[in-house]
Amino acid sequence: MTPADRFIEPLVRESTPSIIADKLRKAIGHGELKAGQQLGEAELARELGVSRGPLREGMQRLTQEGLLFSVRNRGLFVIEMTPENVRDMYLARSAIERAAAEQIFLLDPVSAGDELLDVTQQMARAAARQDIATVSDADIEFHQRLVSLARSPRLTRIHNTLLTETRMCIHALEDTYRSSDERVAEHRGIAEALTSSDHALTDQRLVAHMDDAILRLATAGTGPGRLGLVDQR
Amino acid sequence: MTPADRFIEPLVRESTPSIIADKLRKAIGHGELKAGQQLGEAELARELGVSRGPLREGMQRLTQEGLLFSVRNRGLFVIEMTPENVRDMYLARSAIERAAAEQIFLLDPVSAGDELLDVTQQMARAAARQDIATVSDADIEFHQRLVSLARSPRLTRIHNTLLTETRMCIHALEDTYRSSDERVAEHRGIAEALTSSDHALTDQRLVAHMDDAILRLATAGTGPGRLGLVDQR
DNA sequence: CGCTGCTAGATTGTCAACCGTCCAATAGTT
DNA sequence: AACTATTGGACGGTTGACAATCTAGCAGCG
Repeated sequence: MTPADRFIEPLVRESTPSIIADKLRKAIGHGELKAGQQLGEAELARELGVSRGPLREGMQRLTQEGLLFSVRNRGLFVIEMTPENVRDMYLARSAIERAAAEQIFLLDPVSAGDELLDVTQQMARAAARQDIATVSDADIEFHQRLVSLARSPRLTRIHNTLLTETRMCIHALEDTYRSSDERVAEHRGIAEALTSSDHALTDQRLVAHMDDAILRLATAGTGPGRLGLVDQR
Repeated sequence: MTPADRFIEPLVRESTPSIIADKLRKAIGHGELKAGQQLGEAELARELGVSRGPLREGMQRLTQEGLLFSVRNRGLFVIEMTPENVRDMYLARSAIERAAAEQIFLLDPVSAGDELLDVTQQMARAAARQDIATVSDADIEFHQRLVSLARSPRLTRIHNTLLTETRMCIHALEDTYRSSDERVAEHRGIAEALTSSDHALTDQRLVAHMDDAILRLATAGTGPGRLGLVDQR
């Protein structure tokens, strides 16, 4: 982290497919690529200024992660967030995050909780000024941090994948969210359960948090064609 | 599931990268490709009779799954199963399988347990004739079935990835296993906990099963250079 | 009028050849 | 013997081309 690093470090850039995958992930998470939309490889390759090979590899990655689905000889499409899909996603996220929390309790739950409380404070500040986008970012950050605190490469990798899908939902539903304060409180509750070294409470609050998210997304999904939550085409 | 389906269904064959990925997965799971070994793409492409494009896509998939790791401008290598890696893998597997079990309890734990008991019977028959390879297959099958019974696409997908890594370990450790009968009993215990609709017991036995596996693999890893569990090179 | 079958266009899937980059082993020097 | 320069080999990426396949539109027929 010395100043000199800034000059000698950036020589090793990550591979092109990695960059492409990241860009696409962000585009999907931010809703620039909509659910069900097709990704034409010729067009994308031109736009991104790369050839089809690395592009295909990058898209391959997202397909593997479940963000895209492929139809043979037809192309790749952005996954559609059916209510069932949302439920399943949160089921998987719940599995990962609960396991992460359990792992944290074998390490250092108190300092982990403290770190997460920092995030909730950022979230609270953003909520105070009605900056919902930043609240959402902090939301994601909170869960990402939670899992990374378990120091498990696999849990982290799996969770990252799931988070992109979450981002898809959150972004599209930001405005439908209930009170931001409530949202902050829920996260703070989890962090505080950690600092108080109460495993059962942490687990319980995590589960409640997930169930709550499913509920909100499900009711939004039953609305009039909101998102891509109901049948496309 | 009508008989006619058998004639109209199989028209879509899987893509070349899929086939390649499967072949490599099997090769790794069966120990034909050893831990730490490099996969030269030129050579592999020649052997498999495909060009570099699809081959790279297939290998890309395994990299994403964590079975291979890539070193820039050097190539792809089979992951090395360090004791730490094994621990992390079982941590992730535990997270998934426990969540799957919990989900099964919301569906039909009794018939699920019955189905798993069938698998344990196969396992028992193989154990009776000292066919350890088949016991291992049944072991994998048991866990695969367990997760698929939760009917969660994501849990299933994630778990499949982890199982290939498991297969790597199991195959290499088959001969070091303690009594096969004990192994059968452990699995039967889990299945019976399901049929008796005892969630807490199921969870407890699952955790015990995983911890047991870690313990066995860890002690085997401390042996004299067994597997690729200790430092390669 | 509706259905079948064909054709054209577009897109994906695969291959092959080419070059720049980077690592690592080797050879050569001090 | 230790260090440095060279060089070979493999990967990463690009380009271009061709085959396979799907969609859509149109002609022909009952």
